[in-house]
Amino acid sequence: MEDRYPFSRIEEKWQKRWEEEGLYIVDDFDARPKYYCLEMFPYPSGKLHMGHVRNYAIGDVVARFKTMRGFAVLHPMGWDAFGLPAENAAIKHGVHPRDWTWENITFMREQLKQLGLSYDWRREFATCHPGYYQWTQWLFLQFYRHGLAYKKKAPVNWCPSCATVLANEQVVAGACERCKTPVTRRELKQWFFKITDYARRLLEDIDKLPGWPEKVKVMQENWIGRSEGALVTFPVLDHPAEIPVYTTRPDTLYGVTYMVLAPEHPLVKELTAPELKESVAEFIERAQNLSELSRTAGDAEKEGLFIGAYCENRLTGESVPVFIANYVLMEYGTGAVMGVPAHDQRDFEFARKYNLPIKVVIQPPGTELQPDAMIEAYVDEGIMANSGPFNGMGNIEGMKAVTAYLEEKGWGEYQVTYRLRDWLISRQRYWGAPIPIVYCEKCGTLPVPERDLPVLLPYDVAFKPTGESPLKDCREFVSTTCPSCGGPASRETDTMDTFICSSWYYFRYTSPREENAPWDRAKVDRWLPVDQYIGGVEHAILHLLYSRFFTKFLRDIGLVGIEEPFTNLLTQGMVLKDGAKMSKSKGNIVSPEEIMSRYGADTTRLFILFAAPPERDLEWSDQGVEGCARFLNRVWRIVNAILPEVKKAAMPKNDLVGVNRELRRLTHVTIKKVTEDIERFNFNTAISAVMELVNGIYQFCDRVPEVDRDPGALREAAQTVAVLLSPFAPHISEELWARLGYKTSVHRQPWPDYDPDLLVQEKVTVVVQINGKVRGRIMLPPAATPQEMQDEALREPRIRELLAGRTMSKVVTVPGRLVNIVVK
RNA sequence: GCCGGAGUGGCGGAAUGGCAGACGCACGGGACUUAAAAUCCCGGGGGGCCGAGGCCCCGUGUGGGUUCAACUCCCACCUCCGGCACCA
Repeated sequence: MEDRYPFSRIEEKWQKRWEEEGLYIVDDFDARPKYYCLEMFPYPSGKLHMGHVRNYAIGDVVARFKTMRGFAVLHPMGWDAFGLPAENAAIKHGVHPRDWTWENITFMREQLKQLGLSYDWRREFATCHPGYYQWTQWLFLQFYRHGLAYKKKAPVNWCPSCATVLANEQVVAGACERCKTPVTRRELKQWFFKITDYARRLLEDIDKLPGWPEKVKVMQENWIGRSEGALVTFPVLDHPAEIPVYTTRPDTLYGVTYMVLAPEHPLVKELTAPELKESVAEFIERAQNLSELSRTAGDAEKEGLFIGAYCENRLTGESVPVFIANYVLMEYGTGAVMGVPAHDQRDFEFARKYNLPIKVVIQPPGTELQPDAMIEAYVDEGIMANSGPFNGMGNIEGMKAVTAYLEEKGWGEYQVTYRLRDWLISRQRYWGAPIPIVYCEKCGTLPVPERDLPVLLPYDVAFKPTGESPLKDCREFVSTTCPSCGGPASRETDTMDTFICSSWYYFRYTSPREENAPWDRAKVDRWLPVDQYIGGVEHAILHLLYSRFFTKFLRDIGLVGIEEPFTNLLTQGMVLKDGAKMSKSKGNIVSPEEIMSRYGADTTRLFILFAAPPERDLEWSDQGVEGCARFLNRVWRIVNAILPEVKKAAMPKNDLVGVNRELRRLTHVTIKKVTEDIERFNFNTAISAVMELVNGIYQFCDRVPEVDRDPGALREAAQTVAVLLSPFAPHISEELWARLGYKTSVHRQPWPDYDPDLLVQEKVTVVVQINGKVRGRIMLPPAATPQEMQDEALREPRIRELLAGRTMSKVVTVPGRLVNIVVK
């Protein structure tokens, strides 16, 4: 008898057999109810890290469990294959991004297979394949056609050292991720997706996602950032212009004492007094050289400059000075802010710094604020004052009343504003899907006709960090003919943000080889939405928001029938070592390769599922892994040891008593517990329950002489271990299942049911409390009535002793659990 | 600052308002062994009493509260982690 589980032989054997049998292939129109289990697909960075292992181990448990519960489970895997690291590798090591990417895919696919994950590999694809990005481009055209893809000049992040633009996610704490140089801003013409058109629905429909973690929903809400207020116009004195301002506090309009424009506000030039032009221009230049990030950092000093103009507050008829200031953002609202120092902390600080008047228009209940005595703005509720007809009104009510008044006078209107900005999708990069647009001198900007897709990425390109797309230097790519007039034209050389590729991939798995459309509608209707989506919380905003946006748009144009793509979302925690996220710089990386070669896939998976619940961060422990390996060996030894005894045994009868019945009870209690725990994603406690069952089998074998053992009960226990363990440790389970004499895969078994009759204990321990403190224990049949429980408790000598001379005022009983005697 | 999440043994973690610490790690004891490893069995929150069978007190970040009963619910606060952050 082998003493240690020969994992490498067995894992290889079953992986080969599963593949030959097509165990994980699922047909699109399988008669069983559908279940779409999806894990976020990886970027092919080189090799798997523990975060991947965790993500895919979790998904695999769900997929296997749902399969055993009778669902047709779609469980696919692919590659988010476009992106910057490939291009950086090209610059650094002289490898072509395409070759680099495909090599990595080949390697990582092999690693995933070694983990024994239940993917239908026929559905695999990579987003960098023309068969995929053709449809990414096609989808771009749909956005373009519907006016949701447009080009405008916008400030972007720029690294002066690398001479390139950077994606927002490559800017870490205001500096270039690669060379740490502070990032500046540059105005460039860029492509955008008009996600702001969907702000309202993206926000409101968060309510339709009960299966998402609260945390993620809140993050999305904050990101979209809805606020209600009023748009108010302020006429400029001695000038025809009006300054529109957005405010969430129309109730404070009577307290406006100045006005501030963003430095890049279009009116600034016109309104600046001639004698101030020079200093204003200087101020603007300084502000522009700062990145938006450092300009808006919370601790940045507020700086402003009077530009020599005044505008009128129509409500009061007063004129107020116009400033420009670094803290006003052109991108939010109207790029202009009214200053109410008494009731806004920023305005208060600004007013104090520049000696602007402070006018109190909201008085706190019970007291009266004196502007000169104030040390901070008063931002809470109160009664309106110095506000003409609104004096004495509560300010909450005042917000509505003032807005209505503005609308009546034609000076302003109610408005909802979102913080969400349009999605900048163009990248001056090579390794992405080319934007399918052509520029013709005669005909202007034109979409590439659908029949001409894909716009292929050329292979021979020089990767120099010039700040412009490497495609610009590729003449064969750039020069083309105009789809309208047939004359010479040039292609757009920017590529798309890779987040676009990953915003629709979950549709593609349903029909990965479809050539005439991005997907087969019937198959999308069959499988979508994704029933369970699993991935890291770092995608809580970007990827998940973009995917929701895509789905809503696709529904609007009739390409899919669903409103939300992911019904349930599980965000797994990070894998830590020594309390910190694993990283090269910290040198605390544990490689999956090494762990798998030493312990095998089952142990690796088991540990990562056992060490913490999925949502929480997981602290890596080499000793913990050792413990899981020990456990699987323990399972291996006991099942093999009892094989001769149980191999021929039939299932146990229902009339067992004593230890044999106790063993059956444990088996069925475990089935119940594991089933419920998996459903709630409490994999760690599910595994601990199986451990308890295994411990129970050991004790049974240790204490009960063989003649007294019921082989059926023992067999049932052993095979239950194999079945319950199969989603977590698929290889060892399969091997033991086969050794128990079964010819079909354990993974094709229906999930076991428990017998409720077997859960019942003959006697249960009932705790006896006096005033809530445990003072004794009694054994009773579980069905004992409260009266019986109380009587039995009061028969206990120790309890009588403690109660002597005291008056019982009340007895609380919980059937099968406790008796609490309350005394005075 | 705002919004989330979390604070439980030496460690990872468990507990529909009902015996706090399941399960695992580490540790200690025993069995097996010439010995070690491996394995199997047993014991471990802290403190105290003891007639050795047990018994008592304290204990889930802090302070209050609700309740027969609170890790669990409510109020206030502290610490850590994550997200957003001059959003008008």
